[in-house]
Amino acid sequence: MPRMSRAVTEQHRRQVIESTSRLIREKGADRVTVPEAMATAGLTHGGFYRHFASKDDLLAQALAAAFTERRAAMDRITEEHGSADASARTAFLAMYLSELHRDHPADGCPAAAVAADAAHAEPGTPLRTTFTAGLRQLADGLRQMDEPARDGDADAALADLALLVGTVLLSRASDDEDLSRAFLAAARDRLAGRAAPSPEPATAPAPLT
Amino acid sequence: MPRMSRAVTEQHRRQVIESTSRLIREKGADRVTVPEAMATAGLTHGGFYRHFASKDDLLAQALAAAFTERRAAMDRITEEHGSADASARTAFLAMYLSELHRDHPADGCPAAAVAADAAHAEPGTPLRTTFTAGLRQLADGLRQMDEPARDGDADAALADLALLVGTVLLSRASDDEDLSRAFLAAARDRLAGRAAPSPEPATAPAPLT
DNA sequence: TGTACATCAGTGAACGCGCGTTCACTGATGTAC
DNA sequence: TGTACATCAGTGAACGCGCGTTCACTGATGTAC
Repeated sequence: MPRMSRAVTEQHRRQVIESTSRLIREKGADRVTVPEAMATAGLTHGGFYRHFASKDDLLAQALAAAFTERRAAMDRITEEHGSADASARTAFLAMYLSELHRDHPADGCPAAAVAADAAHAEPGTPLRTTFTAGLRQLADGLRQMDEPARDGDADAALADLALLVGTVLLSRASDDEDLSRAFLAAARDRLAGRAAPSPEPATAPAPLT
Repeated sequence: MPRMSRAVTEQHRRQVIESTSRLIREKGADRVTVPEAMATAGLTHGGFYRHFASKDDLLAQALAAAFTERRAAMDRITEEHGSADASARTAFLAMYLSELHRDHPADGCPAAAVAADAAHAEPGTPLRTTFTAGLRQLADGLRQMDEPARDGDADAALADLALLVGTVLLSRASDDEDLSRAFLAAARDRLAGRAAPSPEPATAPAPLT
């Protein structure tokens, strides 16, 4: 295959980023290989460096894309439910803590999927700074949905985010369906506050995308 | 070096497991290499398979050791403070959500450090089943410390554990000291309940070990 | 609009590297008598 | 207690493999005139 048109080339670049954005959420950032990422656009690995400066460069771009996509989805929920409407938060939490989200990391939250990779990346690394910026995007999205100020909570949105991420991670790591579901249920009940416990809905909520 | 005595051999085996237990918490389970693990006992990689069936075998044993060690530390706290004493829980939470714990993963909780690896391991894998058993150990340890039954919480200990793990993970991944500290502070305040907010103590609490 | 040519997207082979695992070998340890 | 020998813990070289990255090459695309 010789030279491609600029339009096609650009399409390839976007395709590789988008696929990698899913791959890093499914397998973790450093389990993704260059040949694998290129293959998702029907390309061989040889042409990789015409698109990206390095593998790290691609990973960072893919991670940024994942966070941007998720934040946009959060904003969509907020808009649909009206700003400062508690139902937006409820809908978001139900989705995040669903079995659907647990079972489809590739379509899910990058904070849960890439946290360990970011923690192991050196400070100042593209992956790590991108992750940090992404965390802020998600925390801001949560604040939009939040009830106006809770007592004694330094930053309720950060605690919510940590609970969400920890719950999805542990429910994915549990090699026992009952324990896995128990993590999701416990977080749902915790975040529902003093209101009645909310069981997993019979019909799973629609994915964010 | 020719054959070693049985006592020395056994000491080597234990040394490798113990060092690997720290390595997997510091770097993640699959960033640890066989030569690296053997080198911690002053050995070369060639003799590895006289001690372990495979790399996965070692990783699972090292993970089990990490969980056992942590659970023992939790029991020690419970005993020191007396059973069903709220101060045991407070002491444990302060330690878990400290900057000391965040900054020393090798001495820290394997649930936070290895969750991503366990989530990516195939069901039934030694690493994954060991991780699941470890989660149960920690959750039981938390229940020991817990106040007697909270309302509307399916399993308060599981929600607590998820919040702890998520918080430490995100505070480790944050490439910004302020944000990192904010995660720890938010979780501390959340778990302190409706009581007064508890700032990071000036003197960091002693490590569990 | 047509022609001549430089550009460059993609290919496939190659590189150096580190990995998990295997294996022939060594010689002190452990055991049988 | 002493001797003869089998056992086996550890060594270091080797294996096949897949990785990230480089590079010479191809030929349609894009551009200058």
